[in-house]
Amino acid sequence: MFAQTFCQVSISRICCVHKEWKANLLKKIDNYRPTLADVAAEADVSAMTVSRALREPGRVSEETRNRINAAIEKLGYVPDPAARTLAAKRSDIIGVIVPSVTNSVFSDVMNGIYSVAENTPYQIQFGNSHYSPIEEERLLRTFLGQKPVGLIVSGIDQTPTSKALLEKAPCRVVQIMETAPDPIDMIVGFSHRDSAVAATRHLLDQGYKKPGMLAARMDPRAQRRVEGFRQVATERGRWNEEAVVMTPARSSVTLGGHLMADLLSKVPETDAILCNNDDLALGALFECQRRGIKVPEDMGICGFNDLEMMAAAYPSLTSVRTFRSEIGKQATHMLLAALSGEGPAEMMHDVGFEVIARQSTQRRPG
Amino acid sequence: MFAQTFCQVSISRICCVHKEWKANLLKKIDNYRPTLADVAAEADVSAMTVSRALREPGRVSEETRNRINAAIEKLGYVPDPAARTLAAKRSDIIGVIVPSVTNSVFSDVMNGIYSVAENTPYQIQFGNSHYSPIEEERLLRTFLGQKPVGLIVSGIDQTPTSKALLEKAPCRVVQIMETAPDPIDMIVGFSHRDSAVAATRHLLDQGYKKPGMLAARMDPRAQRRVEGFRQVATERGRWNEEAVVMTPARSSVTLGGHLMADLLSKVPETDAILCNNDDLALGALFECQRRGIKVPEDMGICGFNDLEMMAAAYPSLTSVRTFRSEIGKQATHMLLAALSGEGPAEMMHDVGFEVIARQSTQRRPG
DNA sequence: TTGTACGCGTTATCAA
DNA sequence: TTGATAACGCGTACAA
Repeated sequence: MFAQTFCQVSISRICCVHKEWKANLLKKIDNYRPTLADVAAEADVSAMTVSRALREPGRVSEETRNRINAAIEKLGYVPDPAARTLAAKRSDIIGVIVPSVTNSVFSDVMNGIYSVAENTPYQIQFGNSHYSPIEEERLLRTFLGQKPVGLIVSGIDQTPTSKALLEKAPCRVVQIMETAPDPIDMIVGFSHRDSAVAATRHLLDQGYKKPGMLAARMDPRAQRRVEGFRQVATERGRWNEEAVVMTPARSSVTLGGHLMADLLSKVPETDAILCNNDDLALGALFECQRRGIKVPEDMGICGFNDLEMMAAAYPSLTSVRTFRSEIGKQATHMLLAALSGEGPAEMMHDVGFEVIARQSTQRRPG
Repeated sequence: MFAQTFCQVSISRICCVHKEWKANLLKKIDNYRPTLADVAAEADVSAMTVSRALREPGRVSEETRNRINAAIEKLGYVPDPAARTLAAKRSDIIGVIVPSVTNSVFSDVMNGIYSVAENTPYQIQFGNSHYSPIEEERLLRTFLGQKPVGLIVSGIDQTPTSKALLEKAPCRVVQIMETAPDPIDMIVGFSHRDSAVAATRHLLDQGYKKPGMLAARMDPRAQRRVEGFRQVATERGRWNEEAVVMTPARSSVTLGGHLMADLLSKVPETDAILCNNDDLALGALFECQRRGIKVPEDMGICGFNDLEMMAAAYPSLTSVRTFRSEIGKQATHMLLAALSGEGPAEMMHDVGFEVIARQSTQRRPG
């Protein structure tokens, strides 16, 4: 059933490569890097003027600036970030802490951050907290040691120590992914509770009577979404604790199928589910197909995040669209604005969300 | 059809936050960081000894070492990486260049890299080349400016300039994702051509007669996979140029549906497809369901990478499993081994692949 | 507009 | 085993 293939790497090849590498090492020794002083000598000015030409071109006469640029070009000068950081007492690093790098939600956020930071003199440095506040605290200390110009951290549930570190950090801080009345400095995100509220209302408005919820990776945001579901279900008299299936396990399509099966065994009359994310929703859909349960007639399915695949599925899947890339972009823009001195236009930004209704919750023929 | 909700942020709230922030700024001023000298004074030794105690504990007597550690603890000393880098003339940064941070293939690789680098003194710095060799070259220069201890770059198709930079770089280099007879230094990956060969053979062995291929984001690796498909199809007399639908566009589930539709309009008799990745395969499956084409009876589908969802789909989807996380881990291990001086056991490592046969290519019952 | 003196916090070298 | 001294390459403060 399985076919496996490996390429053979011959021993002789390895030896050969090794010999070549030694030769390379010798070449690497003449790796002299020109310094500011070298450029200065070449351009016949002082090192200070070169430094200025680089950072405040306006304060250097055009003629000398041209000479300097020519010298830089000729020597192939590249500034030494370490020396700069040491002298200036602050680096051009923007530290970013996310709970996961594989979760596509955060990939999108990271992408957004990169896209606006890319054309600035700032460097992005990522840290992966693995959803652990303790890890986050450790990362924070590491980052702080690098004298960053700014910090972007995920969520609002930092440990007290982390909060304290962030509050007295000598740099600007942006919290992302959520909204909160009391941000440490700046914040951009949306209300997870409200978005679940809107999604649950959508399900009930479509005529489903026995809604359930599937949730995994119960981080603070997932919990707030469950809260939103509970609120609406309770308000409308549709609350059934049994119909909420949660697990701290990592979310996945496979898990979505398992949770769906779980739910059906506990509450067979369930006719709609709100999933904590799109992977679970897709898994639930497959499980329904496997069991011959018709979607959306017998089971309404709503996901969360609106990943690209949701629109392409058959039936297409309803989801709550979140603006992940936008969060990353906005956070970085706010930070840059704050750094530029003009101060950001706002300290808090809500990027909102949208319930995107598709076939999977279209109970009433439309 | 759509519901949209925004949270209101009151103006008064903003002002309030702004005032608080000013107060914080004042606090931030007393942000004194103890230095080596401070620790030295506290422990009543010289700065040099403290520095040694940190990096080569064995060369400091146990008694002084204890005094020093106590002082470090008491003062909350954190080494300054910039100063260290400047003095040592090399940083503890490992630069990593990937073509995309949202593509889950590279997320997995990044995760693997992190997982082994996390407990070392080295810092991972990512760069996103956006599949552009020019961007890659630019990133390379930036990284090189940081005097990294090691570089991990994706693929083997660097520009000549990039290759030259890497060859004379004063640090170790690991190329990842592919195999090649002439790596710059070290390399870990697998043969994309061979993996496509194995997958295509699987399709034909299952009894499919008119195989086609769907491919997007035609990067060098995608092209090599198409090559593998062509080779086997030709060998077995099943080659039809029309049946290969390619596009340089970014891959997605939606695109998979479109490409499938394209293929069916060009070559309606197609009875199996090899997809360049799993997103395309999933989209193709949905497209078949939409059209009432039975999988695997009327259409065999094989994806590439074996993302988690493939096993959970209905019908479950055949795919070529690739060891992405493993590539990241191995690359980092090789680098660490090389840095530790003992030299890596091997300069090239092939992580292989596996064709995971599932329902979607099970033409013959059994 | 340009330059001088000095310090940033650490490590390498050599000596004790 | 420990310490003194001199870099490392650049930016700040001030002066010219």
